[in-house]
Amino acid sequence: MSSPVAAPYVPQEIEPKWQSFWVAERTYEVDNDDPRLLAGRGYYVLCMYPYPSGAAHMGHVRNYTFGDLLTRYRTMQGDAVLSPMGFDSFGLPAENAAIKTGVHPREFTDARIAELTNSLTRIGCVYDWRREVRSHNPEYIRWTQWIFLRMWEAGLAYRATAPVNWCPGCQTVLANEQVIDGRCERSDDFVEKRDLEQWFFKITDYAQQLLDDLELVDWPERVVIQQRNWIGRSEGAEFDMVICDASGAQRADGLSMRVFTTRPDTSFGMTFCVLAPDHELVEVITADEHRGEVAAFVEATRQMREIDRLSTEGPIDKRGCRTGAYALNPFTGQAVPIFLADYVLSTYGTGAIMAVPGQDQRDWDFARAYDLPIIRTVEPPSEWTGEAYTGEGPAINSEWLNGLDVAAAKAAAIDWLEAQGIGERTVNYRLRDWLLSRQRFWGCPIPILYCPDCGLRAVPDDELPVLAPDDVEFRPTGESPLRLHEGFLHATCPDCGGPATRETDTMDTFVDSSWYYLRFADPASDAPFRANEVAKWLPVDQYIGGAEHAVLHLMYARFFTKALSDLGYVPTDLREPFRRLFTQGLIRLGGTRMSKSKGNLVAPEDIVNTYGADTLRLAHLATKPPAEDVDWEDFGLEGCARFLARLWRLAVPDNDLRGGDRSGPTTDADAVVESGRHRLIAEVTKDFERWSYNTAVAKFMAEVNDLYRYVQTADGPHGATLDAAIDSVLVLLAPACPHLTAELWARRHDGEHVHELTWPAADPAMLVADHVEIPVQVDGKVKARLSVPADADAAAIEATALADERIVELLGGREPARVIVVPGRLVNVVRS
RNA sequence: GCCCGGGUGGCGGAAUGGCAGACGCGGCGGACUCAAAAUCCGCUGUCCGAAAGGACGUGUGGGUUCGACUCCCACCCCGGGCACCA
Repeated sequence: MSSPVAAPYVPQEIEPKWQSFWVAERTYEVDNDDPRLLAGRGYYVLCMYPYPSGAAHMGHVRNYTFGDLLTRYRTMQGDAVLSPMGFDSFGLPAENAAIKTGVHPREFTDARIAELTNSLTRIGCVYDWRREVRSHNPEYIRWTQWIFLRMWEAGLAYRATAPVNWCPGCQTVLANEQVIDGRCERSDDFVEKRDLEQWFFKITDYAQQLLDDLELVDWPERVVIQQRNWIGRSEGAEFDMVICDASGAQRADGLSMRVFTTRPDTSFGMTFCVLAPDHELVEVITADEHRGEVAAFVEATRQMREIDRLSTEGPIDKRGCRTGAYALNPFTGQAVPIFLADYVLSTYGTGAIMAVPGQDQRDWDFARAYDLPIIRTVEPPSEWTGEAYTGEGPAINSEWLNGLDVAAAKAAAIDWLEAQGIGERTVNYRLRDWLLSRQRFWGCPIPILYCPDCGLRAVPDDELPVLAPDDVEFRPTGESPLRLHEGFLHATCPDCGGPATRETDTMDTFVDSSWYYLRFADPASDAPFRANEVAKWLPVDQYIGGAEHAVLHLMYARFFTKALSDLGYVPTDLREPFRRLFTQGLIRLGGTRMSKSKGNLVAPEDIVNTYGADTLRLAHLATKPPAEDVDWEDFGLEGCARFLARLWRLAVPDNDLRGGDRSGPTTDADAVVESGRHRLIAEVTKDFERWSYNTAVAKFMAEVNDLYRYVQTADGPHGATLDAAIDSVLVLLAPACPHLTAELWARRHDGEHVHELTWPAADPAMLVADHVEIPVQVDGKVKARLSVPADADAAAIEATALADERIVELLGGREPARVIVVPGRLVNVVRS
């Protein structure tokens, strides 16, 4: 007699079948009038939309595995789950490829999108593809431009000059990435800083809200802190200082300069002032005998490469320059010299500072280099051996501030400045306005016209989108081909009908990604989105992406949401776009980050072809907590493949593990299996909720190990008990390994679909055993074990423990000093 | 320099005040096989011991507690982020 030959597990055969099924059956499409959504059971899962660079890499697989698991899990929980996908399809690589190969960026990009879409499907990820967006599609461009114009009308977009990287050889602006060690990556010329007209978004208007509203989101602490630091709020005071000569004599024009400080309490210790080299007063105040020196210093700073300017190394005496002018310290009436220094930035505060070397290490170093006096105004602790002291302490050498602590002295100093009418309390932010214009082709054109008579004019809404022409020549200059395209450049002024020229700059791709999550909620309308439809889904319930976007993308998207909310295009109470954020760890190989440029990629497709998508997905879940970085070398691929094959052999109909099933009444051993099944339901659910996928996988493996032992017991398994256990494993595993579970469920249940089932609930009664085994410690070390009724009280447990043979022996007839009983947990007998 | 993570067997990790090392990898042994692979079963922190058992053990040093990987203080090391922001 031969045992039946069960079908072997061949993922390559079953996976494509189910992938087609989910698309054909529209399993994961969801409408905005879905009854579950209208009943308050909507759930918006969003993975950061990818830049389409070709087939998926391991980082994508990790990201989208988490997203897909959540989509399928929440759906089984009964939610209407919005799970959209799109492509951040503008950007430099496509343009560089065009320059290199002549292939149009659109053609190149669409081909990469097809590859990426294909790999997403191949790893079993499901989306509502009807809602797909691509940044470079004309409809999307249209609405990006529309939003830009609304921002412009609201005064939130403006033009201003800003320093940019200029290559004199190529006669063009370079992106920061194209500047290598201060030289142009193409021509090798030294790159200069040039002031050019650029477009900005006024994100600084929202600095305080962007800071405050971090309270409203459930994000990783680390990301919140990074956002906070980036906004960089600092409180202090600004005040005016009268310019004078060395003797303290005021100038005829009565000129003064304004400084910003966070430490007005230390003003009595001010022994010099510093201006940024590009401060507007430099030219005016410089004394004649210092003009040559100052001009040379200003020019040198201008030419200095960013990397040097930001370096704290190098001799400090080369980093400053005397102006020969002085300023009156209003607190003391003393004249202090004014210096220039490259470390003072014109873009922060007032571009001018008072220097207090006693309380600031930079000022201390500078004072030492230029032989300037140092006066301490905060008493350091007696054991203090350092230089500048920035800590707490009573004010000294400060006349009427003496004895006050730092906070009180600050307040008193500011009150005094305000009373004198020369200054006031101020708040400064490190956050700068967002420079959004790029001198690039493959981006969203900025829909603005320049009319010689009417000035800046918006392209009328009914002429949107402004699309870049296809017949452009991609030159290896780094300059946008749009500027050289006569047909694009020349247009008609909408106001006077005269000739106008088009803006040829395009938008930063972060603009596209600042509103795509809104479009997903309402993708097909004759507006970018409608507030009432947005209100149904937003804020995103769970946003998933890489930690590298912790600052820029999230900050910009938050800004857009707030601005669009204020402008009435999204609901007024939608102040934050992403309620919960999860940032996944990086994937490394042999300790270094996987990247194309390092050539150390592991292609997911190869793994899928050999092991199957379910094994790869499971390995991503099993290896480590999802937030942590993970090395490909540590992936337990073999273990996961073995586990799935083991599960298949156990669950597939007509398998040769089964045969001697019992039926009829159940035994104690069966009850253990049944309660194990309920425990698995409870624990996996809990682990899924807290994103502890690695421990969930461990519990699946332990359960299958238990069931193997159960199948092989001498009496044989109770058939119904075993099948219930196997079914529970399949249902619980369905979000993680969708293909294998779908296939096995269909085979076991007459073509039913596991993903359409309701998520199971554990029976609480099945989770409590009637007896529990608890350890008995003596002086904190486990010496015995007791089996006691689960509901036994402390006194009963103590009595049982003290009667235990081994405990009696260890006590040697003495009374224990103390007995700690934690019912259901343990007993600790303390001897001394 | 500042901020944030993290240090647990041969390896990835589990345990968030209560049995340290779940689960996986690797290793060892057994079953099946002519044999091997695959598969199935078992063992596997270190040291002492034939065993029973004992001692030690979560980066280091202290502390709190009946009890600490877990909480507190100080320090060392690794990873990441920001970095002249007045």
